[in-house]
Amino acid sequence: MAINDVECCEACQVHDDLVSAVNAQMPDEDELYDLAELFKVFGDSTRIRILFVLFEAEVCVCDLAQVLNMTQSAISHQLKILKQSKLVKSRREGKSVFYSLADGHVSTIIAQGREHIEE
Amino acid sequence: MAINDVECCEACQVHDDLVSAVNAQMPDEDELYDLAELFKVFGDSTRIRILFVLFEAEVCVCDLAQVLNMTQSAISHQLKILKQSKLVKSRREGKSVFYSLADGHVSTIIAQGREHIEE
DNA sequence: TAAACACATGAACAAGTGCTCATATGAATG
DNA sequence: CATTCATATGAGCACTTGTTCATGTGTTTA
Repeated sequence: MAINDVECCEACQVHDDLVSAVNAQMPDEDELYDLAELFKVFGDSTRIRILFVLFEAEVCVCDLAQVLNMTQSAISHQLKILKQSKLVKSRREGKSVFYSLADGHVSTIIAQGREHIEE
Repeated sequence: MAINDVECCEACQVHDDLVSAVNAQMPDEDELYDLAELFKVFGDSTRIRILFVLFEAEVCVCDLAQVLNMTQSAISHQLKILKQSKLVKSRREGKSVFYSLADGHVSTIIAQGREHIEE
């Protein structure tokens, strides 16, 4: 047993090579935090429904509220979260603000999620 | 303006074709709920850290607790959530229980998430 | 079979989340 | 410039979540 092996249970113990491998691959604390924050954004069905609408078209806030049958305020709050995560972008046109998807990762992530749950 | 267009703001309004397209592509309520539940599981840095360890090796619960410097109870609670989502699977060997990744979607989803935040 | 070990689980509490309601902001219109 | 329209935002509240602590369950060993 190597010097740096950490005590654990009897049968199994944390070996040097595992610790090294984990430390080498594990993102730093900030990236782990950001990753979790990103997936939290996907972890709400209202925001997912918004993203599915944006898969089809660029729409304004009241369109979203109408299609999803929710209040303008609720939609606006969620759009703010989606925008902070850079999942959507916005464009003002007169009184209206139009929202659309920011990049392709959104659809990939959701597609993988759908694949997973359909098993 | 078609009969089924829904009133909204003046400049923009929900058109029939958008409503049709959205309704055609939008998953049903149950799938949306399941999708959100799945992403919620990724939305916690403790669970993400567990997954990163499992990328390297199959490990027992006390290994995880040691490597991540957390209590066995906290890890066990999170493993239960990961298992309910079918992201990890377990195998008993004597007194120990070994956990490993359940399928390849996990790494794909996390990889896409990392790509997104590194922009 | 009694004790020890590895893990699971229930209760409880602080911290976080999503909605509603009221109100503020920014742009167009008269 | 006052009003209206479309959207954004802050406060508040019910609900959820992750951890700790105590205890239960299942397996091995003396």
